[in-house]
Amino acid sequence: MPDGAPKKTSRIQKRNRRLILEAALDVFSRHGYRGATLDQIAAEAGLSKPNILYYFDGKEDIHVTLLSQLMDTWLDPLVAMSPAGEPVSEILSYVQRKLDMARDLPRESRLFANEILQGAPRIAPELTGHLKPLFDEKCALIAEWITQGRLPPLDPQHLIFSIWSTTQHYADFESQVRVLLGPTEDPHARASAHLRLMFETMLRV
Amino acid sequence: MPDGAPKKTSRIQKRNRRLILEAALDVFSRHGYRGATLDQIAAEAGLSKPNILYYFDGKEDIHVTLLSQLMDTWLDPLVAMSPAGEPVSEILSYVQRKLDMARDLPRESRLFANEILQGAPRIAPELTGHLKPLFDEKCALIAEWITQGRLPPLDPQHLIFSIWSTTQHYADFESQVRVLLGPTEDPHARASAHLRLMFETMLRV
DNA sequence: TCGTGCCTTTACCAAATGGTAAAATTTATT
DNA sequence: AATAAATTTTACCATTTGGTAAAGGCACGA
Repeated sequence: MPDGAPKKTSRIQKRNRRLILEAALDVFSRHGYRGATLDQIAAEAGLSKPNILYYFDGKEDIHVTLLSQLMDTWLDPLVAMSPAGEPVSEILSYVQRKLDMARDLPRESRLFANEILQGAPRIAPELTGHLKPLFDEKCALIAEWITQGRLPPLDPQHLIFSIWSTTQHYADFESQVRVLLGPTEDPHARASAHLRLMFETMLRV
Repeated sequence: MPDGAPKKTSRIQKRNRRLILEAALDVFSRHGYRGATLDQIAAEAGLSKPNILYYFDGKEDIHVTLLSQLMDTWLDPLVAMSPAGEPVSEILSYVQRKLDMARDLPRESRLFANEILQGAPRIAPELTGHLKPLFDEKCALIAEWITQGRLPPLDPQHLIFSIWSTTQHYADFESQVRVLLGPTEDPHARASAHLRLMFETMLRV
């Protein structure tokens, strides 16, 4: 037994909470917070609406739980950017990981995009509490690299913004990208090559 | 009298439709399509809900009208990219105009972002009808410039995506940007300098 | 000034939606 | 098996929301 409260979550409880969060990720990312309904989530989870409300305190509780839980996964690539590595390859690897995430976890990307677009009403604490410190830390790291002459003088904050926006674009604006590219073979590879070229060019002294 | 139907729009009609669309832009861009309510729009327009429905056929009609009407303004900077100009400065001017628009018309940016995020359910025809041809035309122009050796070999489609994403980021993710930058003086100038540096670097042969 | 047509308001409505109470059922424990 | 606890279902409810009907007000030309 871990700590104070004894084994609180049963096997069935764990399974159903997972089912609900999985369904909620799908629905919230497709329709946004207000556009999503408990009935949709219930249907997609294969449970009844009251049953869902047995596991969560309400719609907002599901949404906040989802966002908080995914925050770690979402920030993983940035966490992985290490002072031990070589600056250019560290940043290029970061770009690549972010782009891969846009391809592999588009729902997560759209979930966050939706939330930020609406002014981050339910995730603001997470932003200042988790994201901001990490962002500041990595900006300081890049600034340090610049000071050491290992990177050209550029704006760390806006560099990171550029990485976020260019990579997440492929998930968040996927419907537009699809219309504009038409039936291209392997758009992900093309995007990857383009972004590598772009950031490599600007990072070489 | 212009054509077939005689003077159909009265002075009061023009004023009220404008009031409604202005209010709708505000509300839709803040809450998304489903998050917005006719009551909110009515309140912000200073009209009653039934009165609004006297001028528009319904919520969707307002939304579609808004999107279609703003499409031209939105695409203006891209239209302005001219074969007559010098490639690098044409593209850099385009970046600058897009960034200025993100600052001056953030509601329009968020309106489109919301719509695309939801899969462009109500604007798909406009995408294929207006945006796609323009996009293809400008990609061909950039490709032509590359062929002429006036630009380094890069991917026209993904270059435009990069311009869109980096500039619109400042409008669409404004709440996040504000949290992360803190009270910086003139973030727009910093963003402008960074993007100019970034794109200029990659465009110089 | 009188009426005709444009505009606005009042009073509604049906459907959708987040949520609850409590009975019924299943699962786990002894 | 018996019983207590956890889980699920059934039957609701209040509010919100997009939308409508129809009466009332108002402007403007004859």
